Amino acid sequence: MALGKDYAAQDCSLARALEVVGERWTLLIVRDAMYGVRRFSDFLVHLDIPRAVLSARLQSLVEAGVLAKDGHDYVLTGMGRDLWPVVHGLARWSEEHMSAEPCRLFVHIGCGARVRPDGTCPSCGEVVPMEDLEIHAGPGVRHRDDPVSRVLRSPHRLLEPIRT
Amino acid sequence: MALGKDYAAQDCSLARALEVVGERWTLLIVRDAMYGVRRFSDFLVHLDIPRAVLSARLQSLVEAGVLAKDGHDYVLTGMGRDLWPVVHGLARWSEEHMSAEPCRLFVHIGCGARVRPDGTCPSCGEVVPMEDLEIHAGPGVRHRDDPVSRVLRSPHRLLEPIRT
DNA sequence: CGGCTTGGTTCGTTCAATGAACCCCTGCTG
DNA sequence: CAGCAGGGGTTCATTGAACGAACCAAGCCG
Repeated sequence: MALGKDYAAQDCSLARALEVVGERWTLLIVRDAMYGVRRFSDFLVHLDIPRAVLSARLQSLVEAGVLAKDGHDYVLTGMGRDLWPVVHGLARWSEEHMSAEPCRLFVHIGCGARVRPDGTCPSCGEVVPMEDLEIHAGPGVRHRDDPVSRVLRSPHRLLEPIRT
Repeated sequence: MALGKDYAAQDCSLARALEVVGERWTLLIVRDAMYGVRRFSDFLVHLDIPRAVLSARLQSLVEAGVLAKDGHDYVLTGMGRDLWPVVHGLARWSEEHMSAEPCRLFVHIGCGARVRPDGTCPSCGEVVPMEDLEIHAGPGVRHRDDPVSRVLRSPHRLLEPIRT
């Protein structure tokens, strides 16, 4: 994000986090990676972002250690996966406070219950690791017509690579 | 944040959340409000942000319902307070993954224990509401020398208005 | 009434985002 | 093997946002 040129605001862990994931598009890229997107062209078509910006963001995420480059795939690292509570929390926050229908539901595989905003399962009570979550289209989903959006509308596990 | 002019990326609650709190500075303003900052001039001196930008951000946060204007004070609404898990989660995420000493510790009043990254108290096990948290200076704190930073270094409850 | 503080707005400059065009490598395909 | 298509980018001119210094206005304070 480059908070000014200097790092005056860095008297705070939050500011350091925002240096990495606080820029425009960055958290949406991370979210797509959680949904299983891995290829440059898939991010491109799904996010509708300028190529130059996508390239820059992917590079800085790799540098920061949030993504790792494996051939032509960008894969979430442990550090990146640990952003799940934040991404999920923000999404649920907007649903609760901006009277929006959820577009995606996250369901605990096995229990079959939608996880709560804090990431716990209302059925088993445990915090569900993202590997055990399945993504479903919610009532508020918009029908974008690119191949990636179409694939993301069918249920699949988080982190599982999509194939377009 | 204005994700493009259109809202193509809005097939997602996360994108809507970022429209409100995703712009540069915005989450830092919210964090300061959680620490008890309420006055324009206090945000200004603590964040070291251009006046015009601060003015614009405060206005858009009020419009969005995250802050409410009470005379010359900007106060967090319920919607704003509900961002606490996200703000705390992001801060802890950066501490864990960017080998940074915490600058601020959040301690459950009564239990006296530092809360875990997920917001639960290791002593009583409950999720601690932010009203019951006390902010302490951590080992990584930088000694900025504005009046607001000085006040924030002494322990006090979250949300409790600071007086400079 | 004059000056000081608080809470902003205005405006010229600088810097980053945008989007279209271009480039390079790989794998077909006629 | 020449040509061509597609994936994965980079380059570059244009636009819009951030910056920061200067200015404005309302409210106290002596």
